[in-house]
Amino acid sequence: MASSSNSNLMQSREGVSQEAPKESERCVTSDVTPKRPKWLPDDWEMEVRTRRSGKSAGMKDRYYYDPKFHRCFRSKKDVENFIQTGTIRRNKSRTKASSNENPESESFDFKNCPTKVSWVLSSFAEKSWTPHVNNEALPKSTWNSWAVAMEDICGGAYKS
DNA sequence: CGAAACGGAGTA
DNA sequence: TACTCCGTTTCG
Repeated sequence: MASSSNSNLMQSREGVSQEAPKESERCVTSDVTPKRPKWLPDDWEMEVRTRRSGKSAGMKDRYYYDPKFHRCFRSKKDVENFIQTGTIRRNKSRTKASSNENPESESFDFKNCPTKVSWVLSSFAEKSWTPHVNNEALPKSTWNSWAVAMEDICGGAYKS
């Protein structure tokens, strides 16, 4: 097992004619994923894919999957973004601008919901309060989703 | 349509 | 310099 990948190193040296096999080269070498970032939640899964084809062959791409919904994320930022704001960063629909959407509707992370928050008056003039957890300000999206979740839980009992 | 991958740019 | 993230594209 685990024979080092030593096969077909360079095929076309001068590369002129002879295009490599047209077969789908989009194959990636399965990596054993020996590395595991500590910033990654214990429940999360990480997958490291090594690019097999193209110019950037050999480049490593990290993919993450959340334990609950098994959604696919491409980067640390994406993961943290999901954990924190709960917003999924999926490509809308290519270069076509969508009319409207509700990304914050179904993105309440119950697991990461803080049990205690401190509301700090961030802007006295505007009377805007911002919830803080562990001395960390929470993004509006986060607690904005609380209302959505609350509404969902209370079954409409919660109203603005 | 969705997922996967390549490519490139930006940043540490 | 190297690594990471994001956008775009292609394949299934």
